[in-house]
Amino acid sequence: MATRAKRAAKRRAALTRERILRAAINLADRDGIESLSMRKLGQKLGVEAMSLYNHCQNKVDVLDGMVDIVFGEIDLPANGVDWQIAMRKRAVSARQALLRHPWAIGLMESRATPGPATLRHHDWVLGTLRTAGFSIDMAAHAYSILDGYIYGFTLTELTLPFSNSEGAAGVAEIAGNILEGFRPDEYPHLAEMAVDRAMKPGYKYGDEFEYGLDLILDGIHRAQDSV
Amino acid sequence: MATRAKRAAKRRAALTRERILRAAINLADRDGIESLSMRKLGQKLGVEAMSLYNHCQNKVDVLDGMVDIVFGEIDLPANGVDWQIAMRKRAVSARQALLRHPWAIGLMESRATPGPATLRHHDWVLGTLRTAGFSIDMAAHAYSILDGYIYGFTLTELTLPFSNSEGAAGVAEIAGNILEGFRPDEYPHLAEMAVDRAMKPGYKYGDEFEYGLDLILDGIHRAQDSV
DNA sequence: ACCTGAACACCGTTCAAGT
DNA sequence: ACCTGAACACCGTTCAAGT
Repeated sequence: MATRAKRAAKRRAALTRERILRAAINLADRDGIESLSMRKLGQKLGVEAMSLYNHCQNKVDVLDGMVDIVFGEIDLPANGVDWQIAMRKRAVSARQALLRHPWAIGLMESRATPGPATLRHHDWVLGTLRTAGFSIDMAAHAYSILDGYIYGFTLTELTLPFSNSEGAAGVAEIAGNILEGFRPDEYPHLAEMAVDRAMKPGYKYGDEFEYGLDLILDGIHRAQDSV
Repeated sequence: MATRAKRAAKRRAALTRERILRAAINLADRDGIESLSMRKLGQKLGVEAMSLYNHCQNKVDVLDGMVDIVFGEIDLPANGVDWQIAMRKRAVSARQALLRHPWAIGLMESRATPGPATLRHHDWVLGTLRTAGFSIDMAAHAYSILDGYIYGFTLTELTLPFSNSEGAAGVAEIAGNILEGFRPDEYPHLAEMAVDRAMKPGYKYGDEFEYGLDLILDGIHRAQDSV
């Protein structure tokens, strides 16, 4: 069995932190973060779980690395663009990255040490605002509102029971949820909203994102001008 | 030992779903959600872990119940108040509840079935806006922006490495984080922000919350007027 | 009706032993 | 230098047995 192990080792690429993190992201995307274990991760890479500890400190380190990769997937428009357009593009790309990796937001809450892609991202946002003439205080305000909105909206979107369903199947599912979940007279406004919007074919909660984003960008623009 | 068990059973109050959820919240507040286990929860209540399954379906059910209790802790001002004041009060109270229970936001992402307090909360928000004359579409917009901001801001606040520190100790800690974490010339705008704001004594990131909240409420007010 | 002990199929992580 | 097997101290949950 020594020969069998050797052959297996030859067949597979060398284990690296990078490969481990990629595999972990794939597993989490497919099966959910709660079912990601060091043992399954090793198995996916054709290796015993214990081998992972030669390349990552522990599971927390793996989770930190995964979050940093998600940050790295967010597009940061080239310098020189109007700040409002740049912030808008970044916000849209951030939401998409967070939807691709639904486990990421939940993980952020407990990450203590931001990785290099995370730091680069934040530095880019602040730099774009400062270059556009924002004061330090105003840049902090804008940064805090925008990031709050992006994370919070996407979190809400991911939490909705029907976020990913579309078309007829989605409508049926929504109707089912509503009728099962609560009596309409107990929550009349929720029922009204569900019937008039959520159950309309073609409705997607995600479409709300850009309305709020533009309202916020407009508010920041207004506050910035009045300084 | 039959007598010993009986005596212990007499000494403690009857096990109920309510008592289990309260104990779970206390444990999660104190030790973090990741260390909450059915075994420790049982121990805290003077009972074997298996007894919990007589009152809760499983651990997911316990987590659902915990989140619903947090929603129940958010103050909903009495009817008849100006919508802007009502939304402001609710937002402030929601942030406070989420800060009291730092594990709640991370949990929301994966909750499939909202509890009664959660439904009542959402119904109240929509009702307040509709009563104030918001169209269904505009109520949906407002609701989505506000909740996005509240969750997202608080999530960011909880993620910050120095969120809870204050005064001299806080400043020292921040300075340490900055000097260790990254070279200032690598992330110049982050460094600038840290030195000019975060390291100033008395700085609290949470103070940003109301600035953004008012900017958003103002934007909603403006959009509502222009309809 | 409620509680429990034993058991099952899992975890993350350490460490000495292998190559 | 990297990988592994065995071991330790944990998990959530089922189930038959107790009261």
